[in-house]
Amino acid sequence: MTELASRTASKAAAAAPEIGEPRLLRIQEAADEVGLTPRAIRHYEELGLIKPAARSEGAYRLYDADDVTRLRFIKSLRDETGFSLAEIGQLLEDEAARALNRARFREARDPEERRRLLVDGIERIDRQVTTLRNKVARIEEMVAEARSRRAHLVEHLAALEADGGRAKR
Amino acid sequence: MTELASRTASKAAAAAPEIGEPRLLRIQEAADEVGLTPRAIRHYEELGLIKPAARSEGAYRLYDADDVTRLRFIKSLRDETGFSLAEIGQLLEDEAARALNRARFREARDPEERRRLLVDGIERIDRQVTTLRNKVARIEEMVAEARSRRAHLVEHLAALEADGGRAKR
DNA sequence: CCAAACCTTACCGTTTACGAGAAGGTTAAG
DNA sequence: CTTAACCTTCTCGTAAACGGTAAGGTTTGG
Repeated sequence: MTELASRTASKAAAAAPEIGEPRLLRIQEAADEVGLTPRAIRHYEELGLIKPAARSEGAYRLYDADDVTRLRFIKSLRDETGFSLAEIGQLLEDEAARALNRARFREARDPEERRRLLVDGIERIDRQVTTLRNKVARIEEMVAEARSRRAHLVEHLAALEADGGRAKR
Repeated sequence: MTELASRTASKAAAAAPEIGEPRLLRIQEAADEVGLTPRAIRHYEELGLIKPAARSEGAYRLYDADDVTRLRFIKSLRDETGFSLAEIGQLLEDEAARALNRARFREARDPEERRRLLVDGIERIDRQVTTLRNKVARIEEMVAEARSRRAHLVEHLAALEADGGRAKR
C-alpha cells in the first residue's frame, strides 16, 4: 500500500502540539525504530545523508515519519547492497529531489507542470531501480557461475549412479 | 607453511620447466591479470583468503591458474556483493574444501567414496548460491519498493492525462 | 524545583581494507 | 658479474564508518 499521505503544510513548526500533529521522535527513539544507533544517525547527518525535520528548543534533533523512512532506506542500502555511504548519498539525492517534487506538485496548479514533476519523479525512481538491478545482475552472474559448476558435479554424480556403483572409473 | 603438501605435491615443482607446465605468475602479474594490487593480494593472504601455489627459490610468491581464479572470485565478491573479507573467507572455505574434494576425488577408487565427495561438493556450492541469492532477494525487495512508488506516480500521471489536462486535482 | 534520563558537541579510539615507503634480498638481461 | 626491476617483510599512514566517553545543557516525572 503506497499511502504516503500528504502532510499538513510544512514540517518545521516545532512548538505547539496541534491536533493530529504526528509525533516527532528524538534520536534514540528514531534509532530504535529503524535499528541504528544515535551515533550512526549523527554520522549520516555529518555526511549530509539526512537532516532532522526539526530541533527542539534545546537543540534536540527531532525526526518525523519521512526522516524515519529515509533512515530505513539508508540502512537497507548499507546492509544489503554494500554501497558506500557516499554512493548512498548519490542515490538519496534523487530521493531528496523527489521530496522536493512532491512539495512542488501539491502547489502546482498547471497540469503541464504537474505532469513534468511526475515524469521527473518516475525517472529518478527508474535510475534508482537501474542501479539496484545492475547490482543484482552482477550477483546473478556469480550465481550462474556457481550453478554451472554444480551442474558439472551433478553430471558426474549421475554417471556414477547410472553404473549402479559397479564401475571403476 | 608446510601444510599444503597435497597441493605442493601436484603443482609446486618449481624448477625444471616440463612440457606443458603452465606458467606461474608472480604477484604483479597475477595482480594485473585480475585487477588487484600486489598489496591487496598480500593482504588477502594475511587474512587467509589465498595462498600462492608456490614460492620461488628466493621466496617470491608464485600463482597458478587456480589461484588466479580464486583471486578473481574474491574480487567479484568484494566489488559486487559488499561482503566483508571475513564473510568472503567463509564463502571461500567451501571453495577450499571443494578443491580438496577434487583432489581426493581423482584418487578415490571406491564409487561410494566418489559419490560422497560429489554430494559434498554440490552441497557446498548450494550454500554459496543460497548466500548470494539471499542478498539478491533483499535487493529485489528494495527494487519492489521503488517500483511501488513508481506505480503510484504513474497512476497520478494517468489520471492527469485522462483529464486531457483540464482538471484541478 | 530537582534529579534521572536524554541530548549536545567535541574529540579520540577501533576495525576494515588496504596504500606508501623503508631496508634489503632475488631475477633476468646484458 | 652487474644492475635495473622485481620481490620480501615490516611498519606506519589513511579513509570509511562508526564506538566511546567527556563535559555540559535539556526534559520531564514527582
